[in-house]
Amino acid sequence: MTKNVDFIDKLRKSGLRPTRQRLKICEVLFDRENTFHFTINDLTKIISEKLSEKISLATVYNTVHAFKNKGYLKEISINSDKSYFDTNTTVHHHFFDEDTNELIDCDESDLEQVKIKKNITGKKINSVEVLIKVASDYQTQK
Amino acid sequence: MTKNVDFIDKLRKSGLRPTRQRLKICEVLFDRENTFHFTINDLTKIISEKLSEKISLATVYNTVHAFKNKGYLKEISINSDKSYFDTNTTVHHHFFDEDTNELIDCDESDLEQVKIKKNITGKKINSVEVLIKVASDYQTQK
DNA sequence: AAATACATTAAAATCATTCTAAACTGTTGA
DNA sequence: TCAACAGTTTAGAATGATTTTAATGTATTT
Repeated sequence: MTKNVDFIDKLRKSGLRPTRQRLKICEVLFDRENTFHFTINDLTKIISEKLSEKISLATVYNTVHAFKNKGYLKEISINSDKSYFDTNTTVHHHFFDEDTNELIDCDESDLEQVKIKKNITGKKINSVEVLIKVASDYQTQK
Repeated sequence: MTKNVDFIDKLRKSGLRPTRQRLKICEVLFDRENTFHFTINDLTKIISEKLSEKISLATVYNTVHAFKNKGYLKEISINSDKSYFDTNTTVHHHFFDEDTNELIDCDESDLEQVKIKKNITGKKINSVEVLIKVASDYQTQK
């Protein structure tokens, strides 16, 4: 289990004071074995249901954005009405299951490395994201 | 210049009757040399400013979605408060300029082909999209 | 412990998008 | 041609994610 001390450290490094609410958010986000993909709504639901804790939406938004800006969370480029975040901040790509609206990490063996041969002049590359949209075989293509 | 007949054809094939409003939308979308990247807001602005035509937002949304469903427009996966569309419906990828919020088509020479080695069992791949986020060299990374 | 700066909160505001229901128009078939 | 129908347009309301506000509360510093 990740220690409380680590959460406090993560919060401080993100420029945030370690408050009760933020520590709860950390617990949900970072105290887990595997990558966690979520929307703000998912996160808020988990906090209220599993932790029986009531945290205001504004606080959840603020904290998640601070972590994103610091690089402790990654925001996934998927066009949707909601924003998706990922606790896996390494360079990696995603499958998006259009049947379930679920994101799944690609691992290295799924995809050959993406090679960019030419970039826009005067710009630097901030990120390269591959999104593979999949759906059940029998479904009509969107 | 693309002919009106073509627009009528596109509309009919999308299951839409060719009305004055929809033909105006076609004019803005398809009567051009190069790829056009836009948000609904961009499109509506062009229609009202350049064509001095007032088309209700609902109509713009309906028509754009019908074209998207038919495959005459592509929706780009970029996480943003707005949806981006592209008149280039071939398989291709994008740069996204974070300074200007502008999408730029990659051409073949920019990027090596993306090879997917393993897919999710029981699913078929609907699309593969690469998004390369760029920004001015001197800017802080988001 | 007081003073300060930062946090939390509920509620309001914002903004893209979708829905609604009434008025309008293209299409079809007699 | 014209009535009747089906599909359209529209303004405005509704929705839903996200952001802002401003009042109250809490961590931090001295």
